[in-house]
Amino acid sequence: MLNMRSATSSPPTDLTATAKIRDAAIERFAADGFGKTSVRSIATTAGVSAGLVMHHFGNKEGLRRACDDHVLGTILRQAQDKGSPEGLRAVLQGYLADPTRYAIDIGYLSRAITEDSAAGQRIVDAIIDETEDFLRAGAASGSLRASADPRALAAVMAMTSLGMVTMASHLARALDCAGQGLGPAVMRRVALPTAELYTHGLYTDDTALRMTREALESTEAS
Amino acid sequence: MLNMRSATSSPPTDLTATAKIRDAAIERFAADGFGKTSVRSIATTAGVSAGLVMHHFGNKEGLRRACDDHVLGTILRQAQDKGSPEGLRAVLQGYLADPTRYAIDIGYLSRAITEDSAAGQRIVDAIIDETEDFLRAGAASGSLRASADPRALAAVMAMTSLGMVTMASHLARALDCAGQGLGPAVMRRVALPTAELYTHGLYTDDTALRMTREALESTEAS
DNA sequence: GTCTATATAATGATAGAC
DNA sequence: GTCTATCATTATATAGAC
Repeated sequence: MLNMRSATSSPPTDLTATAKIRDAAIERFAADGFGKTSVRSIATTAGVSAGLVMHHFGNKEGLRRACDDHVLGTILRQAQDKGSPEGLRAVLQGYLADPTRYAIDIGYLSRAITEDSAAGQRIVDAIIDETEDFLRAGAASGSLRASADPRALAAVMAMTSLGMVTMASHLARALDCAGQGLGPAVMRRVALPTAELYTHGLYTDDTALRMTREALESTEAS
Repeated sequence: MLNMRSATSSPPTDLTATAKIRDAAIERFAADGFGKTSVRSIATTAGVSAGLVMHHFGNKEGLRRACDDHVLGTILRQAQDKGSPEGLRAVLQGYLADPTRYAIDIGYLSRAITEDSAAGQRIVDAIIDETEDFLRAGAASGSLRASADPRALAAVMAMTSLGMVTMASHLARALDCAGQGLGPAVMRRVALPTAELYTHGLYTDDTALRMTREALESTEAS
């Protein structure tokens, strides 16, 4: 598990030292976060000296940028290659469908998002943009209900999916799958309630919706 | 803004040094996270020496525990005082309704959740438990649709709300409210789409729901 | 109770040998 | 390209004066 390769890399043996260090850094950043990870621990994981890490990447921030570029670049490139209008969503769904294989990359993305790095902002923005496109296209084709505010709905939906990733440990614990992270058991358990919610909603009448509308109108002046 | 008191505290002047340090720590932990906050910066914020911080709390971890106990204890006590079956939800909703006043406490909770501390686990578990109770009671009374898995649905709903808190900066940026955090503008913008989603769902037919059911059944053996 | 001074450890980063 | 040795900084934590 510790030596599992990032999904975006080849096996460790035939990698240059630069790539080995970069992959080790991705693994450690994903596990412990950027702040708590020392370049020494990265060097140990990669099987090289700390000095070599600095030699290749200049400083810790340079190493982070290289990791950002590698993980994000690979994902965004895959999304573009698919060419479909929902490429990014498809790629990330593929990642989540095989959580064992892509655990490190998902963990890295999760850290990038919660630590609010530039890479995290880029990926979140891209996800929300694509979700908005998806909502508008669905409304146009009639498969989805038209929303009064597709942008805001896309943002809320993204918070739900990304929340499950960034709070995977909490979700697993609540579902008696502690320690499994966002594994198959959790994904299975969550699939049906989510589909139910997105199909029929939660309320049996529109009282809450009417009350929300009224509350917003009564304070519209602000 | 920097000297704004935590919602759970009195003005700074009439506080003992111990309380001043604790409040300063809550503020700094909320702003920068536990790992990146030094006890020196806390001491400076509190207007005391670093030695005094250690004298009162033993070590940094003891200080964290004191902050956890204070923020969580206050919230859970308020929730119990209300006596209603949804006390905790009401308290947190009150916090979110006045984000300027409670910004520090919300920020502290957000850090506790994303850093997966013991306090964060307790609050998330309590929120999901209460949401599950809310779902079961609503289904029994007929105001909410009965879910096939109320526990999992409660977990998903909690991920949505908590995701908006822990990823407030991303949400605000996506909604052109950058820098405002989870302020009134964002809350207003998000209210209607959420109410729509929870009232009518998203899909116009039950294709997605049927496909999910089939996918789950075909892999049931595992 | 509160402070200053200091011990001790870890970290990011540099210099130079090989 | 890679390593060892080292520096400078910062952090937690302790000791003791007032």
